[in-house]
Amino acid sequence: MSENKTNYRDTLNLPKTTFGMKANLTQRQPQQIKAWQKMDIYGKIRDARKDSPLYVLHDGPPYANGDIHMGHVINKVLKDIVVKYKTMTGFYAPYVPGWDCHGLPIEVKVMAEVGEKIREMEKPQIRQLCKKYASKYVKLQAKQFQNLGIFGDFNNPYLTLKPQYEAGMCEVFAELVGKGLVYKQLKPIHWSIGCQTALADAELEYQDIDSPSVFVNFGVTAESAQKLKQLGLISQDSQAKICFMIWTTTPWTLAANLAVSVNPNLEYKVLSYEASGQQFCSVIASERADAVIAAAGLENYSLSENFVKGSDLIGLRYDHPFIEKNPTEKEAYIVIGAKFVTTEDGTGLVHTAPGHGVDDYVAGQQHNMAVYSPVTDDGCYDETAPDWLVGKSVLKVDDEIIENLQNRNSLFARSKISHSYPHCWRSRMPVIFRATEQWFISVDNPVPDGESLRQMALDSMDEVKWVPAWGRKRISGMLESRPDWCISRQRSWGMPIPVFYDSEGTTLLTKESVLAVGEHFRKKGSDSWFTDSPQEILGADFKLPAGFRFDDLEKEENIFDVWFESGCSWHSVAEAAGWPVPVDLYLEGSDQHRGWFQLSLLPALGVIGRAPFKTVLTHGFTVDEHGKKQSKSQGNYVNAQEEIDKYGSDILRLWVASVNYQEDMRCSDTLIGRLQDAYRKIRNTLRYLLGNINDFVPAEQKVAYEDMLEIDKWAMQQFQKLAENVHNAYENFMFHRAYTYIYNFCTIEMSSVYMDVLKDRLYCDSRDSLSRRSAQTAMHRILDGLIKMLTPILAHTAEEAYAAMEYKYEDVESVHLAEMPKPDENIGWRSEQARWDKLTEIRNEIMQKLESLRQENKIASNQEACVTITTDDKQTLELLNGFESGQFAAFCIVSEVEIINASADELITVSKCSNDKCQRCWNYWPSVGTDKDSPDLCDRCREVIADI
RNA sequence: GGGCUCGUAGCUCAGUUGGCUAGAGCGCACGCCUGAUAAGCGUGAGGUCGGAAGUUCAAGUCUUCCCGGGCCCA
Repeated sequence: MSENKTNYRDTLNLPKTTFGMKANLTQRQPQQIKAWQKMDIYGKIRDARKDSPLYVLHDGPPYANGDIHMGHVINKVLKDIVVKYKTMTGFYAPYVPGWDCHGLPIEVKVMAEVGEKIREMEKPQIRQLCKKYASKYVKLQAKQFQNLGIFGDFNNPYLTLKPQYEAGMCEVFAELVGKGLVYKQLKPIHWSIGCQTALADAELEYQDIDSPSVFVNFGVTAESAQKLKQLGLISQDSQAKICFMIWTTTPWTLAANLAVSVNPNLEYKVLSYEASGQQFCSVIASERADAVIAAAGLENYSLSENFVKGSDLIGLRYDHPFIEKNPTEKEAYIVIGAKFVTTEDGTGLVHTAPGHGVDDYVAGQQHNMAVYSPVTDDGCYDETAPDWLVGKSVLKVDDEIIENLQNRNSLFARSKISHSYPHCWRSRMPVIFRATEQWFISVDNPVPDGESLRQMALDSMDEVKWVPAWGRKRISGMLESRPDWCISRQRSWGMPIPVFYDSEGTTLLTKESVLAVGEHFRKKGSDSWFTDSPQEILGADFKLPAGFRFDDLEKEENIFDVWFESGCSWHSVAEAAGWPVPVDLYLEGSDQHRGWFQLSLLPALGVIGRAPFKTVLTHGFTVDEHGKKQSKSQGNYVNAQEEIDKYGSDILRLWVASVNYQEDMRCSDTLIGRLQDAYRKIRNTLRYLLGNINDFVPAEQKVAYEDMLEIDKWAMQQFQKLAENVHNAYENFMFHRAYTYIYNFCTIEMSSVYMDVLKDRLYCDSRDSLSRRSAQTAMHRILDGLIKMLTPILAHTAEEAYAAMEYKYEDVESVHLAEMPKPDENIGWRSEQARWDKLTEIRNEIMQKLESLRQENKIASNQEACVTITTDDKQTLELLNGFESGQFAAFCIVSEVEIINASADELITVSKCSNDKCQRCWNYWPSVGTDKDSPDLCDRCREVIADI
């Protein structure tokens, strides 16, 4: 034959679109973002939804420091998906991003940059530098977040350093003061020597270190020794040195020892042995005897048969191993009873230093002992310590103390122990427990006419929806055991605690005084604390309580824990914006059960008596491809900025949406890169749909559902099913299910079935035929829906595709202003599902048989094949005959399907068609060759060409 | 050491109150198409459901223990 194939090619309706196959995300997205900024997309959305019901996702403030990392990407993209989805379902969903601007990490960085000069600088100067530093990173991160396609009020974010924010904090604090929840006390807290400040729990990092493990003999006083003899533990004529043996891993705290704690219910015995030529009788818990003996490798020893209860030991006295005189004005060097003493380790007698441990502190308080802590801010012993220790750093003195004990023959045994120990998150130095005067918020004092914060918090758990549900258990456990909140820090960069003292040291702290300070801060910012006088700060009209004078007031030097600052955002941001609190959603990493969730909950309960959130959603953390923690030093760290630059943010967004964020998320360059395949499939699906509706004007040409071809109805039904599934997934924050549904729909229903099946009809039928318009109607509907379902996830690509769609259902400037498709009740897919399942089964069987024909080189493409289905099954016949003429063959993409009503062993047979091939549509139809004028065409194609 | 949590094919996910030979998509292998073309289609191979015991007629699903992760804490 001499036909030129391209002649016929030109007669086909081939797809055509401006939507490119290649995404070029890294080039296209910056332009898209610019366009959004130019049109003020966030403002447009806000205006469009002004009168809609409110849905508030309140942003937890990231710390204004450094580039964004994968944790930010996950958190911000998840938030953005929620906001974009809620917007598209008809809510006014504002998103005001915030930053945590105060605090130690910034101050430490600034100090490092400034160097030694910092010593000569005044606080306002240092604070100025810190502010500059924070502002720099707010700007940087804001840009990086927007590069992810995130919409929000980035021109007016909330910053914890803004005067309005600070004033809001004062309002919260004032209320807590008014309710009697704030107090100051000398208490042991975590103290960072490197940063010279108290640290909150959330500011600690645990690392494994080696510590000395020492067993020390405390010599019993003569009088108490006599009592031990009377108790029958030691023979009356014993000449041995009688001791209480304790165990510790912090020898430096021995200098602050004031007591030995025993458990009143435990049994204690006496271990007799010889060391350095001296006889010893050491009291230890019976259960610990084996371990103690092993610790020193004792061979010659004896353990008393008799025992006493711990309660028998209470009140006995001992001499401190290296301190002659009790440095406190209260009771010391005495055995006390304490329930916390266990037999898990040590000797069953616990060295107790009330100034250096929480348990110790509590025990000391119960026995009216001093809170003795002979350590200064820089971690060195003060004047009250023994001469040979004064001025020495407690972190370096363990060996010297051990040596001293050794020389006095008080050391029973020593070794090393490896354990995890808290470290300062900034200076990386081990933290010490040290008693200092600190401000606290009580979690156990009841508020007037109410319960304690702890009780209120536990009661509030049921009022909140936790996603996933176990979040409730997690935070409840933490609330049950948490101590009072230490809110003071001894640093410069933060919000001053608004307290005054007179020269007698009397504290001025009332609800009114705090509110007055707040009003001053609202006007002049908290920097004014360091420059203005108490009278200026409190205001000329402020009525001082009796006994105070303005000219006799000093300002508190401590600042707030930054967690208190961010913990006030529900008031400083949400209430200030007029949003009802509780807001709809808090969404953060699961570490925030201890952090922001809890530390927002407590102040809110204190002030408004309820939780600040209705729903709390948490996500997990990224781990490497083997499920291990990611760290820069391990080399398994994923640099978020590099990934964005390499793949484009829609790929990152797709990655976030594709994984189950409730668990650990495996993350690596390879894993993210793999999402490109999925992206391409989705993109090509959109492209194919776009290309095939380019000549379709829905207003004029759309076909009613009832009039559609069966296969198009199937597509419409499958789309309804998808819309329902995706709707449910989004509503339940199960984005990875939404992704899977959409992706599988693109892959299976669209690409491998529908779009393949449709080619003949779309390309070869006449342009304006019902069959073609029917397909286009379905495709247009599906395309519109797919784009919108994808919009919260593929924010850029969806916009691009929507722009490429010439005729739209609504007149909006951006797909982000459009509405999510609602499931159409008229298209019932459920009742049709079984029927199509059966048909798909038959289709699959045909595909398998065709594959064997292909293996035998009998056919190449499916269009070369004819199928015969022989059956006398009524139901099957009905199914197969339910199609329009030739449409079941089209469904299988073969040229002919013959249905024979007869019983047969083999239902389906396939063979190469004996008909000739139509050179236009490539089908092997009987009509090919029947017309003399165009022998190379089938009837359909001949008619179509005739009309062109 | 404690609290919470996770462990189903190479990857990402499904597996209703325990009930048919454990599913999907991707990836991979092989093949086809060349009128979605740096695309598209088909077929196929991949899992002792982290391991072990137990309850049960029946366990990926329930219980206990163990192993290995993660977050938070001591």
